[in-house]
Amino acid sequence: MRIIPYKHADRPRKRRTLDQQQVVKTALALLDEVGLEELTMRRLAERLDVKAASLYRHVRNKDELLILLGDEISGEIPLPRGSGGWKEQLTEIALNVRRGLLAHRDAARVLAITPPFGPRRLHHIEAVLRVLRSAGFSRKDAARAAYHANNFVTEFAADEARFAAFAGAPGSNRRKVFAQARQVFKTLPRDEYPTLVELAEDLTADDQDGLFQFGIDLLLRGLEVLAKRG
Amino acid sequence: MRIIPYKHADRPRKRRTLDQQQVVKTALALLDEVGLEELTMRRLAERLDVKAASLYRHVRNKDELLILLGDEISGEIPLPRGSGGWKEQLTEIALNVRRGLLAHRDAARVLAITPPFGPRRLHHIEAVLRVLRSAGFSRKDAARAAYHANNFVTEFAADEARFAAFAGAPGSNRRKVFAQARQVFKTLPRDEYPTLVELAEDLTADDQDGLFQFGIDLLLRGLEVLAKRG
DNA sequence: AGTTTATTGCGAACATCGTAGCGGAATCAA
DNA sequence: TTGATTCCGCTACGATGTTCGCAATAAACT
Repeated sequence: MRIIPYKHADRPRKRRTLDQQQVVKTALALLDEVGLEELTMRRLAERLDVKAASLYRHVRNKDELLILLGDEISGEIPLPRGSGGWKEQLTEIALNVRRGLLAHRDAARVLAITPPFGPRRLHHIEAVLRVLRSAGFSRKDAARAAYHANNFVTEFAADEARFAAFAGAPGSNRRKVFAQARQVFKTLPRDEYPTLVELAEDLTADDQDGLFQFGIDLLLRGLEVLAKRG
Repeated sequence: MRIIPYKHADRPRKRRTLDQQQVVKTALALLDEVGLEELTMRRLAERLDVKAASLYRHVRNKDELLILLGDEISGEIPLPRGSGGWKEQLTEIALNVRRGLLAHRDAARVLAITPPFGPRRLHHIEAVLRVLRSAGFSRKDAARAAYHANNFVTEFAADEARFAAFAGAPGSNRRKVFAQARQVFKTLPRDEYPTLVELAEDLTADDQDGLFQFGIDLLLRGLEVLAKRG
């Protein structure tokens, strides 16, 4: 018996041609499921029913993919409405961005390791700058403050994501890891780390919101002082 | 003719036995020369006249090596003298840490991706906490403020390191990259990013110190306000 | 000194990763 | 229909981190 291999029987008539949009969107979906370290070109290709090398037709390399991915994520974060005082506006942006970043697994880490080149991402920076300028800050101060504000939010969220990854590794959950950490701190030599030991019990797993807000308040109060002088 | 392989002719009499200290120190030296992405187990082993597999006798895996490396780096950063007001002390720590991190290539990036488990690293956190506590902050406020302060410094330096890596890739230097970036910003659609375009010319390559100090001031003023209230 | 035990390094492999370069299918011109 | 051209997809390559069984050395003990 002869097996007659007929060509491309199950191949779609018209070659299903991939585009960048599709690649990036699938990458985001994959990121949500497997996280940053497991987001690999091969796995992504598999998702698209294609071999890894094919992706390079639509993306220069993995770094570029991550940049695009970062922009995609930024695109999902709502821009501020632009009402209220400048402090309220900045707070709103910060909360929005953090929420948006936590909405996708490891999203903040992607932004953290990626230069802010994408247009949607630049829109958010623009928004912060605009608020600061309209609040009366000088160009230089506004630029500097915007840098720090953006950094603060993304790095804070990135840290949360890193911790989540760390705590989600084997069968460990968030609270358990914190309990362990507290234990470690308590067994530290008290004469070398007196304050650290003392503060061990203030470590709590569920006050990330409060910690974040505390940071925002610090920044805003600092800016306020600056505004009153300038 | 028969080749008689005589055993271990050029092997040193006493087997030079490796220890963790040596591995970590060599890793730091290697990091300085090749940077984080090129710091590989194989290359490190080569440095030690050893094959890669041998390293795993002294280090559980690469992650642990990075943690140890982070601690090694922290160990080189001087602890504060402890004189002056709390703001001066915190400033001193911040400047010290940043300087210490910039002293080794990609050092800050190592700290940024590594949990603060090492003893020497904990000492610095302890120092910050102590200053805050002695300044009269509550335990909770001190803990939160210390978290943000540490994050601020390391992430700022990590960002600098990332940029340095980016700018050091092909024959590009710092200033040139900034010039390019400014160019990019200027060619952005003015109607979409008015403020960003306006601020393009305020981007300058050599004001990292000022930018850092600005951030410190923001934090300190924020803390000052908090202290006065309560 | 001789014997046993523990430690250290190594060779070779494995799985996995990002990606260059090429062969061949799809499309178009004639 | 044929020939040329475009362009997509894949095989293959060189690295990476890491495991395991074995050999050789150092340390401990008798």
